[in-house]
Amino acid sequence: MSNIDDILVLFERISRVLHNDGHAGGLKPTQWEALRYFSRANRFSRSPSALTAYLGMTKGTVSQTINALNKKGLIDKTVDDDDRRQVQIDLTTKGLKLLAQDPLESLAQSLSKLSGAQRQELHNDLGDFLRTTLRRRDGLPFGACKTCRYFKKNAPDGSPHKCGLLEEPLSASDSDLICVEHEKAG
Amino acid sequence: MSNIDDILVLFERISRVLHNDGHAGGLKPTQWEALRYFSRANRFSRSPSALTAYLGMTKGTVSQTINALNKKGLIDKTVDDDDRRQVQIDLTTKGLKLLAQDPLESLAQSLSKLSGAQRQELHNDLGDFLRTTLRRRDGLPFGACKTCRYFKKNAPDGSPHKCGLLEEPLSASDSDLICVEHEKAG
DNA sequence: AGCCATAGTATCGACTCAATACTAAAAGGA
DNA sequence: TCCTTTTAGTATTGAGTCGATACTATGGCT
Repeated sequence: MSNIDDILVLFERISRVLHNDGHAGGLKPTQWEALRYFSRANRFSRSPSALTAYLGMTKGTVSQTINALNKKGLIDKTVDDDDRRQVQIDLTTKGLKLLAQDPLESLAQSLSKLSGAQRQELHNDLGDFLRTTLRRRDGLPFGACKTCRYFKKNAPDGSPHKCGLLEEPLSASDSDLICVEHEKAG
Repeated sequence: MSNIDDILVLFERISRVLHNDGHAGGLKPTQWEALRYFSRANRFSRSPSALTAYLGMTKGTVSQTINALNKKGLIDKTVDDDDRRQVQIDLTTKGLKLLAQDPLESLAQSLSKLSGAQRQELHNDLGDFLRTTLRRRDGLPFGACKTCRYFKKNAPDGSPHKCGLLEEPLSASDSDLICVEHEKAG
């Protein structure tokens, strides 16, 4: 018998391990999450407000975290010229280099000890669980751009991919990254 | 194909949800973890040092967390008479009552949306993953007393269960709880 | 122009967390 | 028995988290 509370305890304890690991490299767990996010987000999503939605925290807190990363020289902030309220965040070379020492990767070894079948199960089951959970609390899924219902693949004539929601052309790399506006294709 | 990094991202995002939920009821995530721990630990394990091992933090930090819970009236601290260095922690009635509003339970609903097979898989796979991970970093497993190699079941003559390591009698409830000294039965 | 929504910053207070330094009690050896 | 070491826990400091609140600046809308 597989008790639901037992699974919750496993989640709790695994979360604690991740959290403890997050104190490496002079950063805090939340700072690693932010750094990772900006490395995986497409150009519509590299903003403080998108990170706020991703982390589910208040914008004040996120502002401080971004400030801390900025002071450490790991990210650059650029005011958007079209809408001067918005700020574009980009990893610096230093930020990219630090990401290569991401402490989360140390868990990859434990995962590689599992069988392929187990990894497949985990991928599916954790994915289902996360999606259900986010839906229950109106969280955004932040899926990969190219799996979005608004994604318009490039035509054979050589025109680029496009986002049907924002009416913007998409580079190949942007379409591989995650997006705030993501809605699962029907 | 099930990419290991994808699973790590799922862990990261689920951990964030747990963490955010942990700000309910006037407590902080770590305080909830401590409160939960003391409700699930047997009498050899309800001490600051055992919680330190469980959470994998430094004893200074744990001391502060315990102090915070004490100030809130959720736990009692008692100096051990046999060894006056040690402190026994027990939940107060108020602590037990608060535990009934544990925010972690809100995730039980998402888990119940999964199929029984998926829950079974999660239970097994997460358990394997956690055990492997803890072993890699010399963390203690904190299993249930009655599954320990030192657990000695009561004899038919009515004598109580016993811990073969500490040479102490075990009540029925103590044997169901988790223990710092736990080593898996061979 | 006037109003409201949106994007982000600033500050406060309680707390986390590692690091360091400390006290007190037990254990163990010469 | 004295003395040293180990164990259990506390106290303090400094950087950061985090929600709450209040604020500024920009853009949209009528």
